[in-house]
Amino acid sequence: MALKVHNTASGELEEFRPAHGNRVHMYVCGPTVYDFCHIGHARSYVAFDTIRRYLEYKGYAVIYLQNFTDVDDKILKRARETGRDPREVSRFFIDAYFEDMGRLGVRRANFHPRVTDHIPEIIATVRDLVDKKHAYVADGDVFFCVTSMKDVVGRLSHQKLEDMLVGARVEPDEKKCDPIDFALWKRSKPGEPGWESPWGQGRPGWHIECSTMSTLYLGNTLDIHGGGMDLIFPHHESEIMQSEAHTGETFARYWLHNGFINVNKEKMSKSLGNFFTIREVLARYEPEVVRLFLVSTHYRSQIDFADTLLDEARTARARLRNAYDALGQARDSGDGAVGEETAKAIEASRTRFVAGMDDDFNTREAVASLFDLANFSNALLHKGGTSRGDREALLGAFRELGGVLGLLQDRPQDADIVGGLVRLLDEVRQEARARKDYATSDKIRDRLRELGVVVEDGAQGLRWKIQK
RNA sequence: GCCGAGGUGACAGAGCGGCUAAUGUGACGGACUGCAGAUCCGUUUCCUGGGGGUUCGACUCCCUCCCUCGGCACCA
Repeated sequence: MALKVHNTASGELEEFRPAHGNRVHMYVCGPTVYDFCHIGHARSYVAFDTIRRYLEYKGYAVIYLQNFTDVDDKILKRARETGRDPREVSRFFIDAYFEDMGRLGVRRANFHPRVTDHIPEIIATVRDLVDKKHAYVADGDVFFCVTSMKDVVGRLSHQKLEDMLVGARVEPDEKKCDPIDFALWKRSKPGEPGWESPWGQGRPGWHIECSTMSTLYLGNTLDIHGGGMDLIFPHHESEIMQSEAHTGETFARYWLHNGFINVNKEKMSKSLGNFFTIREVLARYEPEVVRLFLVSTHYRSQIDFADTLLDEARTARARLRNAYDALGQARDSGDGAVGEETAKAIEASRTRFVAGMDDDFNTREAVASLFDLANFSNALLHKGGTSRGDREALLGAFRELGGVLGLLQDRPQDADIVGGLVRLLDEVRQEARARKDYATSDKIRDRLRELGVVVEDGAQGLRWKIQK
């Protein structure tokens, strides 16, 4: 089955064919590191992490690149406000980024280049654009001349230049030849950090870093370029203009953009005060709950972020988790054979999973296939008479498919020392129950609960889980 | 104004030119149980925004209208 992806450039589903055989060159716009990441970042990076995982699952060798914008007005502002060095600010929030994303199971990219590590290369790109007359110098600033690449405008946004200017908030700048031109290089104001350049002390504009660094690491043509929907215009169209003016080759073959998060049906924004950092959310919900919540909606759709929906995800996640842990804890025949029904159920889930993911990464469908598997597994355990082979096959399927979504990656709670101790205590408890000494049995259960271990009497024996 | 996404059951949210329209949550009944929890079995609800068209047949394709959300030079 062929993978189809929605390409923003064509507005249609296209069969995915990377340019370099089995290798996929993938670039996703990273954050400007002036603050903690919010749930919108989580949405985007979880989406592209999942896309990357699925491509690898399909057998592609993915080279994944994500930048950090570590020089920017907002970082400078933040540094002034807190009396810190801008480099210190960006380093701090880069660390925070890795910590937060790590908790959400977002794997690191192969490369995380930073703008400040690539100033010479950026200057070289800008100089080339000036040489090729796609850019002009104006009093220490360098601007890209949009009319020199006019046909790129609208390639992603599908809008005509005239139409855009009607509702636009473009700030006039008398140094620009045309108000739609954008800065490649900005002259440093007094007191601001900057780098020496042919045009004097300055720093890169926003868009140029992505063009320069992606080309540097991944070559002139990317297979996948991703980012939030808001970046379609102007950021990504500017990238195309710069890159194609510079290299003369197609910049990216497939453009993927994730949808936004709303909060209680309203746009999330700092001014509305409905802004949540990943940290705030993770203080209330386990990472796997948040990840399940995010992958339960297609990456291009808008997601509404509301407590009722997170609570629902928590319940749903518990159902998956219970099924998974139950497999790890069930008593069975010890026979390594896999039953026919089990093999069939796993194959059905995998087929549904792959068909969904092949259809522009329909993670919702993939999640449904995981629940199919959980339902089968629960029913099988309920009936009793499972074999070790059944359990191992089902656990393997959960790990295989769950792994693509970044779920169910730790072992079921079963075989470690804690598990042994819980089983020992439960034996004592069962003896007490057998002689109807409920005071003792409940005491064991209650004390375990105080320690964060919940024990339950299942039809197939003990079930337990660690619950904070 | 322009561009994009979408309108499916109590809620969230998939799919498909004709099959009982997924999956999760909720509600109800039953099983299991000392209690609790988990689990199982069953039930519950829309025939898919309004109108028109194509078709033997459309929720699914086309047109149109209405509505919602988002973007339009800071933004994932």
